[in-house]
Parts: sequence; C-alpha cells; structure tokens
Amino acid sequence: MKDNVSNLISAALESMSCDDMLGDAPLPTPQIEHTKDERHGDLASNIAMVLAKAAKKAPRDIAAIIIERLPENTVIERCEIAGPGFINFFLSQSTNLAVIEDALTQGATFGTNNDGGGKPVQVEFVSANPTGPLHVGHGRGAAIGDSLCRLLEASGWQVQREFYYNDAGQQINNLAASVKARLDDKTPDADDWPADGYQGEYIIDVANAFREGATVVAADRTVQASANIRVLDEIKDFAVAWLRREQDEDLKAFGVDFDRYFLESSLYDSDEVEHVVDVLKQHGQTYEKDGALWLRTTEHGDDKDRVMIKREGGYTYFVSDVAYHKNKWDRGFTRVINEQGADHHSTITRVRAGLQGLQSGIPEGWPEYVLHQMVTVMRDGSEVKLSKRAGSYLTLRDLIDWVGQDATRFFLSARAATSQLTFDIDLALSKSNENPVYYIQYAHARICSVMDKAKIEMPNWDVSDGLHNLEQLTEQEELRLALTLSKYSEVVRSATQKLEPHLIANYLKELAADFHSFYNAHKMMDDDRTLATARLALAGASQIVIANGLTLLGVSAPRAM
RNA sequence: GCGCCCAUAGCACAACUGGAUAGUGCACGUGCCUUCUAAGCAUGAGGUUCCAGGUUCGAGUCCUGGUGGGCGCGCCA
Repeated sequence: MKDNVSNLISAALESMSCDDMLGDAPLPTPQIEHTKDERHGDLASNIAMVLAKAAKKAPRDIAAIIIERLPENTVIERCEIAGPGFINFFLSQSTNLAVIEDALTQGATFGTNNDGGGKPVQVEFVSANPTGPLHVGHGRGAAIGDSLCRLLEASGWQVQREFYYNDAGQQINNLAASVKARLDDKTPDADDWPADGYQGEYIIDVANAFREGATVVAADRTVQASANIRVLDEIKDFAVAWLRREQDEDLKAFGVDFDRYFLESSLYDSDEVEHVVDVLKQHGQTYEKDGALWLRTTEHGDDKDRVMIKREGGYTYFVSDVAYHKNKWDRGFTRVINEQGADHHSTITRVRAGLQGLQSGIPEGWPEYVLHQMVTVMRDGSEVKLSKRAGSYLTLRDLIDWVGQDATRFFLSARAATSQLTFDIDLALSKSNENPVYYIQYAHARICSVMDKAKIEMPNWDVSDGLHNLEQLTEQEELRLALTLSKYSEVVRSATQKLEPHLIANYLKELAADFHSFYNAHKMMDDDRTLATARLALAGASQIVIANGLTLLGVSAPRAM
C-alpha cells in the first residue's frame, strides 16, 4: 500500500524533474507514513518539504504540483495539502480493504516477506554456563532470541539457532569442586568449602544422583555416573551433563529449541584456539609482557590491551570466543547475530578486535549484537536478588510454572531489549487478567467462538464468502480495524530490520484493541447475512494476523478461554 | 575516573528513527451484559517528554554539557 503511493509520487517527481523544476539534487525516495489522526487521511508524505530547498519553492506550492502530476490510479481517492506542506492521501475503500483478501488467502504466510532471500543467518542466544539452572535473565535472552529467529524466518532468512556451552574453564572446575564437596557431606558454611563454590540446593541433587550411579541423557551425550567420588573429572562430566539436561528441559518448556549446541571444549580439542593465537602472532598482533601474551586490542578500539595467555599458562576466555566466531565465519555465516545480556557488552570490542587481527576478510561490524538489559524480579514489594553462588534464586522454570509459558514469554519479549525490565511476580500471579497477553488471546478466542456459531447458523458458509461483499464495511470501527491489519506486514519487516521483537507485541495490543472496539460496536452475525459475511471475513483476517503475530512471539493463540 | 544502556501521566510502557493536537494498559470517576465470550466496550480526568543550551521550516526523537539510575571496566566466564 505504501509502495503503491510511493511509486505514484516518484512518477510525479520524474515528470517535474524533466521540466527542470527540482534543481540538480538527485530525486529522493518519497517517505510515506501512516497518519496518527484519521482526519489527515490514511497516508501522508513530507516530500514537498524535503524538496523545498532544492526547488526553491514553498512546500505547499510543490505539493500542489505533485498532486497535479500524480498518474491516474484507483488507489488514491483524493489528496489534501495540509499544515506546512504535508500531502495527505485518502485511499479508496477497496484499497483499504484489500488486506482482508490477502490475509484470508495467504493464511499462516500472511505478513512474511523474502528480504532475506534464503541467505543463512546464525543466531546465538542464551549460551548459559552449565553451572546452574536458567534464571529469569536467561529467560529474557531466550524469549528475545527465539522471537528474533522467528522474525528472521518470516523475512526469508534461513536461521540456525545455536547455544554455546562454556564447558571449559574455572567455573566448571568450581562446579565439580562444589559437587565433590557435597559428596563429602560438606555444607557451604564449612571451613573447607571450596572458594567460589556453588551453594545452591541443586548441587545436592547432582551429588545424590552421582552417588547412585544415575544415567543422564543430555542434548548430545549420555553420561553414566561412576559413583566413584574420588575422580573429579568424572564428577565434572556428570555435573555438566546433568545441568545441561536441566537447562534443555526448561528451554523446551519455554518453547525454545536449538539446532546446534556448540561446546567450548571442542575448540581446544580441535586446536582451533591454538591456531587463532598462532595467526594473531604471525600478524604481529601480539606481544609479551609480565610473562603473559597480550593482544593489541587497542588497535581495534579497545581501551586497553588484553591478555591472551596467562603468566601461569592457559588461555583467557575471550581467546576461545574469538576462535568460536572464526569457526562461525568458516562455516559460511556471513551474517551472525549474538543475543546476550548487557553485562557482557565489554566482550564485543574484544571479540571483534581478535577477528580483525586475524586479517581473514571478516567485516569490522561482524558479528551483530543484540544486548538485553538486566531483569529485576519483584516479589512482596521487594527485589529478589539473583545470585548463582548464593543458592536460592528464582529460576525460569519457577516463573513458567507460576504464570505460564505464554505470559512469561510475552512479558520477557514485550519490552525493548535496551530497557531494564521489572518482572513483578505478585502482579503476574494475583492479577493475571491484567496481562496484555490475555487481552490479545481473548480477541482470538472471541473470533473463533463467532466462527463456530456462524458455521452452525449458516451451513454452507465459508469465511471467503464475504470477500464479495466487502463494500458493506463502512463503519468507523470496521475501517480502522482493516487499516490496522494492513500495517502488519510493515511491522514484521520493521521489527526484523531493527531486530526488535517487542514491536510485534506493541502492534498486537493495538490490533486487539481495535478488534474489541469493533466487536462491541457491531454484531458480526447481523440479520443482514450479506453484511454478516463481510464482517466475518474481516474477523477471519484479524484471526489470522493475531495468530501469526503471536506465533512470532512464541505465544499460543487459543481457540477458547 | 572511563565506556555502554536508560530517563515520557501516580505506576508500567508506546510513539513507524526528524513530522501535524505525545498515545496505550493499570490505578481513579461515570455508564454498558434477557443480544456472537464483561479476561470486553464507551466516556472523563491526568504531561514543563529529567535539566540547560544548540542544529532547522519543524525536536520526545539528532548534537554538546549537566543531573539521576542500571551494567561493565580481572592474567574470572
């Protein structure tokens, strides 16, 4: 719809340009926007004001000429010049209602596009360390990351979802030591409890299972506990597998599936970490100081150089991160998006610096990052502190069990990632009818209910019957709903380009509000059956758009509530 | 001290990346169920968009400097 009008304006501009009315500047692409106030028409353009300088004419005069030179068409009913020089477009009724047929015929694919052209994109998200259950912050990453993937898929990208496991390094040693301590019947208040040990109750569960010789099936491996409490490596393998299984189950309960789990340890096994260091050395990106090997990250925008190999040997964590991203690049992913918590933002410069130092043709801005700000959890009017080491904290699983998968996913992805998020447990629990997710789902359920009634009262009725009667839709609530429906495709495209899934949530709230207004103002099963079929077609289109939008957020569209 | 993010109605958030009279939900006031789901609708009140400058036809949006909050600044990950 926007494109149609944009093309018409461009044609008018070309005609003006031929008559040398617009100066030498190149013709701009007309900016078209939806109006906030319906008195301003359906669409508006600021093009006349943009051209004012180059054309050396008053914006309103330019606007008049543009309108005069618009090609013949059936899209625009009339135009007005308004304010400082806006051109307001009032579209024909058939143009505004065309979205109904589009939605009904395209169904689940309505709103999708092929901007991605089938190109591959890899999205890494969650990537929690296997040292404890997933908490609410991971949940936010999971909700945003998975919705990003769904958006990219809806825009024609071929998406791979990947989870990176830090199964090497000090935190894993702490985990093994913690389980070992529990096997030795120590408690966190003991004098010889491991420093930086994990104190949570779940460590006891791991220890008990290990002692009983349990078998754990995780995403890519099966580990049988040896029950030999003296062998730390076996405890480590078992504990990692145990916690990975826990995390996988929580993510499944959240509706999030990964295509690939990538293990940090595999980068050491394959010598990829070592190789990265060698290449950086060859390119003169490193130097030795204080017995350690440093990378010149300051040459790529960092505020200080970073150690790669510690004085007492061993790589620092970011070296394996660089190797991991080199691996992604070598797998052919020219586009990679990392969704992670903002508390890790300092790694961005470091990883990119390491990749640039490899001089292997990786673009400077690669990979892309989506950072989400912290989630604070309120319960009983005070903040619940999240600390893995301290033990008691609110897990993602707790949240799903309490408020449900739909509400949890919606809340965690409905806000801009750049904003901090307060998750109020009491509100989510005690007043669940205030949740916007119910408001949206209710609209969907209402439509389904009316559809069922229509089938009973009109035995041969099909939802597409009304497409022949759309001219019956003239009420304000009907037209506004249709207009909102017609914005959906643009919202999907915009949310994908900006990597902001919360725009979908905002849109769905608006759409649901327009539907509820329509529903209350007019009876769909009108005695005039011609009008009824037209309204049912409008409702059917709304049903499809609500369902498609909720799917992008990983939220269900129930047929009844 | 330095870097990144944020600041909009009492509360929680929008505002299509520079457009017209800044919107929505909750809470508050008043109405609407013998009619398709009242988890809904209608209507009213509520604002110096943190402050001070700047850029231009036009600024919640961009620039500079402040103020307040979050996160980071390790040879931890």
